Amino acid sequence: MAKENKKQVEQITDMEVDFAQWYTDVCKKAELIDYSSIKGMFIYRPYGYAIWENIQAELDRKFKETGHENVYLPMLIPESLLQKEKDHVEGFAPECAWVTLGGSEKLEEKYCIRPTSETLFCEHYKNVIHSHRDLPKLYNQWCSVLRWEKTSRPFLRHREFLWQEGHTMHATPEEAREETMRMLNVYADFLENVLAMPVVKGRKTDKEKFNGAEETYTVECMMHDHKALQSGTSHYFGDGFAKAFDITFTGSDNQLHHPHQTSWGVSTRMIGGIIMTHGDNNGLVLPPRIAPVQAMVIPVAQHKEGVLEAASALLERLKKAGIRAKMDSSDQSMGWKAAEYEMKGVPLRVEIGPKDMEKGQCCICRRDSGEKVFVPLSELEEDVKWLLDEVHKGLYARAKKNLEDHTRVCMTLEEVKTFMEREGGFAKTMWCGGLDCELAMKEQSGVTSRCMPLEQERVSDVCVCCGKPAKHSILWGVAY
RNA sequence: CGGGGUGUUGCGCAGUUGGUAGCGCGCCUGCUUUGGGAGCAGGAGGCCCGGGGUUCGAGUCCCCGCACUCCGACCA
Repeated sequence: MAKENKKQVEQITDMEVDFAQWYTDVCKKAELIDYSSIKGMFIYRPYGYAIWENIQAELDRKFKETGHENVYLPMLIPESLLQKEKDHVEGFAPECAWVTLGGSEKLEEKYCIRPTSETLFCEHYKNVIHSHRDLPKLYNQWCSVLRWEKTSRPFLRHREFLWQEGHTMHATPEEAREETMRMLNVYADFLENVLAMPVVKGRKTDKEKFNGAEETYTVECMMHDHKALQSGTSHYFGDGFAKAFDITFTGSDNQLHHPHQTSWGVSTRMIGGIIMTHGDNNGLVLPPRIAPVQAMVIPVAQHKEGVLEAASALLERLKKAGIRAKMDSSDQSMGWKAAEYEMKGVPLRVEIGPKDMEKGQCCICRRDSGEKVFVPLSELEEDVKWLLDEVHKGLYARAKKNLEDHTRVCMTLEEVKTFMEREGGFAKTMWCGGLDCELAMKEQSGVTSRCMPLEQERVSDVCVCCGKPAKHSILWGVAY
């Protein structure tokens, strides 16, 4: 048997050699994605799309548990509608794509292909919200959106990408704020407990917040290369959009009020996060809870009598136990199959051959550690379930260690600079709250503010940049 | 949008002073194999990114585009 840490997959560039190339190699070799003829628009291949489907299924269930309903709104936004909220249109105008023709006729008014749907939801909410009895409205939409990005990378930045956008309306600011935090926590819980990605929850600075929002909250994750990936956002809008769109309701006090609004979203970008959080030099490593195939059964020496039947029996037992299992009985060699499913990140490989059959056992290999264990056939289902949980825990622990090892308290700008140059990661400092200091940090050490963590930790009394009294603890980093 | 790199068969590449294309992998057929990317034999597959030029003749030289990719800038 091969040594555990040996590199098995030669087609993938080592991440230490070239991280960006490694990432692209994994996307292509694991058959997640293909390039299309349109720059920045990608084809989600079956294996990549299946990951998204599993993410959708889990999240959709959580959204419904928290009282949300799915809707679907048009993909085109009239220019006049988009322009109703000033900050919002300023933020999105540079990356809008427009429809100007209907058939062969020029349209009276051009239509923007939705970059996000706040304006459409507002137009609709104006029609359906009249009384405090109509509130709250808790809507979610699964769809794709379009942003004309200048550069693109698989999963991380597409011109068209898949996402969900929640849009809710509430009678009071308190209720809306509560919703904003509820959904941030849904995302954090999902990332940690399903995707095995540890997060830092926090609030964005004014500079980094969503155009038109009063407050933007984020879950930030750290990738293998110590860069940050914003993996989900939740916005509190106050009544800004409601005023701009003239949405009112009559309260129980018989007075007219503007409702208070939230929106929140995650996208296929999370798949990029999975790749860069868990992947290794042999390819993709999938967290078991969203892996399209959790266990791949491989018959060894399958030409020998009874092997195929024994493997099929294992497959059936695993499926019956609710495990997403498949079998590869193609005539590829054992080595080829092992390498293939490592590259594709399948959490467990279940092998059975003549020797195992004699002993009444099978061999299970973990993708995360390469560790092989022999388990008695009688304990198959419970051991596989246990191992899937162990893989999840192992991945989480490893990612958590990466996050902690590369988060550094810094007292001076010099320290931040040195830290970013030497290893990179999250620099934890105090901050006065001023835009000038935020810009200076970017200018001098290349970092942007990632978030002001919800768990504030007073590491000093003065701002890391200007030395004036500090208002917040804050994380800085280089972001995707 | 700036700077670099790359466009030749499904993928990865070679192609000299210009002479009408080759290798490896993969694919197909057959036989032999099978506990970590198997071996032998045979076979199929190309508008050399596009458009102009120079030339008797362009994958190759010259101009102009386009795409991908990396690094910046930009990016709720």
